[in-house]
Amino acid sequence: MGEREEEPPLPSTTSFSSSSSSLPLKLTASSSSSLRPTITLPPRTSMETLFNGGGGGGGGGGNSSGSGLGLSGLGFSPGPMTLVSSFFNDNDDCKSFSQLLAGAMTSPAAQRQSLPPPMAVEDAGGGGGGGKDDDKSFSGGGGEEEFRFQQNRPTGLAISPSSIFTVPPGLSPAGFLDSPGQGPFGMTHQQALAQVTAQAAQAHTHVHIQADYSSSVSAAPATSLTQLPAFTTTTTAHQQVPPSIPDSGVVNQSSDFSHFDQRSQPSAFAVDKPADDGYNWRKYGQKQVKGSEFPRSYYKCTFLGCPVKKKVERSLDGQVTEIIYKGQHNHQPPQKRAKDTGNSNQGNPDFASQVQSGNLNKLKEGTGLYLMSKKDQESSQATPEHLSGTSDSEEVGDAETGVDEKDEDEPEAKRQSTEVRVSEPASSHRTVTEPRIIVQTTSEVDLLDDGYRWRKYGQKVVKGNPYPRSYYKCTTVGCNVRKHVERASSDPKAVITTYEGKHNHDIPAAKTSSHNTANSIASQSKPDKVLPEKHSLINNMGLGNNEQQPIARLRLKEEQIT
DNA sequence: GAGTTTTGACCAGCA
DNA sequence: CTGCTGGTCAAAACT
Repeated sequence: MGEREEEPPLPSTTSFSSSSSSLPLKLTASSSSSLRPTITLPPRTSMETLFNGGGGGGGGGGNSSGSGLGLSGLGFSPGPMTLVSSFFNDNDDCKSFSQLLAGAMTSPAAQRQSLPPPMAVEDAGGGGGGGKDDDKSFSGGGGEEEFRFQQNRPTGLAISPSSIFTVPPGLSPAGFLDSPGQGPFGMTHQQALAQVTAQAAQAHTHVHIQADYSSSVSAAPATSLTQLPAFTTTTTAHQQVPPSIPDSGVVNQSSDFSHFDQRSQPSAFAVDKPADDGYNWRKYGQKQVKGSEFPRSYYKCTFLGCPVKKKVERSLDGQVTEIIYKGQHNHQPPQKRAKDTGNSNQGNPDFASQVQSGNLNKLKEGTGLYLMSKKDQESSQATPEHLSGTSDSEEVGDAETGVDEKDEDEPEAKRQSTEVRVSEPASSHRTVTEPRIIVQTTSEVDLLDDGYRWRKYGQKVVKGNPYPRSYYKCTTVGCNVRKHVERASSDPKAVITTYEGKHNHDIPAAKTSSHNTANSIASQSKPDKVLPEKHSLINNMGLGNNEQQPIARLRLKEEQIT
């Protein structure tokens, strides 16, 4: 399967302790092109990635670096089958990942129990798995990397609800939701991210995703809780999201990490394959770059005549620290054939294919990413506003959740080059900038009852979506958690909620268990397959709301709007 | 057998 | 011109 490959891998390990801000991945997309719509992707937590993770890595045909998204893409990183199998019930021993997935889809609860914990998203696509993986592991087969990645993952990965999800004009959330074949809500965070990434690449935009990790992050022991950085991506506008985004909802994953071997395997995660971004990549070189402690791998799009290249830097433990896309795809992402059964639910052929392919890889990066484009900063084009379609240049800078200092420092020439960069500095400290609020609006209770009290502080109309995007802040004094709620253009009931930051307090008494609430809400919405799982996962992990929560979590769900 | 990965070597740009 | 660095090539090995 190699088709969908890379996505920006999530940091394999992160510490929970770190606040969302600490680990945010910044994804900035800037393109030389005049249009620089910024797409902010919701940060993905490793958890998410796990959930959404690659589809099956199986993919990649063989070795194609990016292509195989096996299960890992789905978030189940199917590492070595053996291990994976262990996670599953013995009874399920022979089940393919797809089967498992199908089962999960059918019965989320069951899935939770049987499915392995969400894996980190390594390149799902990466094909890493390549054919072998498929054989050995799930049908989708993530590569071993993924598997390893999982092992590295702290059991306690909490998925915190903090993430920023900004969709560029071309990639409006609505688009994701509306993607053909999928229900409006079929797309998961990872999926969205993956698409964004791919799109960015296509648009030959320059996307820079960087994850700010506390120093501890990279070294986070398996046992430590993992904090997922918020993930945001900015990409140039005109890119359109491929209609088929894998429905991560399907990916529901069991939250029970206990199944995983907590033993830390630092190096396990290492994978050269780029995250699955929907394209097939061939590695043509690797080099130790000065100034970087990690080797840089060079990939070319295998599509005949496609000039797109990407550079991927991975830490010793396999975590992707940076992904830089260069060039624009002159073709559509390879369609993966839906493999395995199970995914029928997706209804979206692409979805299945992507899932399997591991399209979600980027998402698997898991780490929350704050997406911002430096270029954007420099040029308002890339700003979120563009995404929203607004013309305010002001928002541009602020909109960026994080600023990549490096990028800023980069020579103009480089910055203008069309490339997408996704980086997750394992050890670098970056300051995450809060997104700027554009429109002040009346306060109101959050539409989504997640147990916390929210005050609406902003609203914005995103291009391509008749419904405004709303911004909420936790009303608790001293709590900086924010969340963005966006309705799908196609269906007002569909809502994408992204969280940023972590609550430093308990859920208000009035509203007990946010998770429960959320779950209930989720349950109400059929489309939202993922959310419930995530919550459950969190619960299982024992992460309290107060616990440090992963920075970014994307929720695609159908909201009951009264 | 085809495609991908690995890896040392080569080349070009820059200071 | 030299040295450094990043990017690419290409043969061998691997899947």
